[in-house]
Amino acid sequence: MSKKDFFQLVYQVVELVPMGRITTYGAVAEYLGSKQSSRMVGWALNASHLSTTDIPAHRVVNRKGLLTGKMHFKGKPMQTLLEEEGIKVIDNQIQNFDDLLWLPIKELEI
DNA sequence: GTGGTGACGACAC
DNA sequence: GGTGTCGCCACCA
Repeated sequence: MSKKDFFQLVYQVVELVPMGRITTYGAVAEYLGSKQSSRMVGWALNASHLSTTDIPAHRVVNRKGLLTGKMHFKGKPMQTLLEEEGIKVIDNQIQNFDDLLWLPIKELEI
């Protein structure tokens, strides 16, 4: 497609995450072509709240299933938002993380 | 234009 | 097995 900013590309993927599912920085980074650029995903999400688009950043967690950027998230705690979608979170860690994990590189590659 | 930083991941020791 | 360090690319000062 047209040349899009790395941010926009990350937003696009995150918005595609279905409710009740979650994705990881590494998964998005890998989908973008470089799993080693996972830091860029986090950086993009850092600006997600600055974007006019609503980005479910609470659905994006690290490879461990830990709710990292919760401190950067605005509004209610990420844990609460995830629980609203049916995702169980205990101590900032997602339960059934492997089962709820949604991989764009896999789902979109079908 | 350069340097430093960043919501991470993987590898090395 | 835990800790430390590097790497990666994009944005800010």
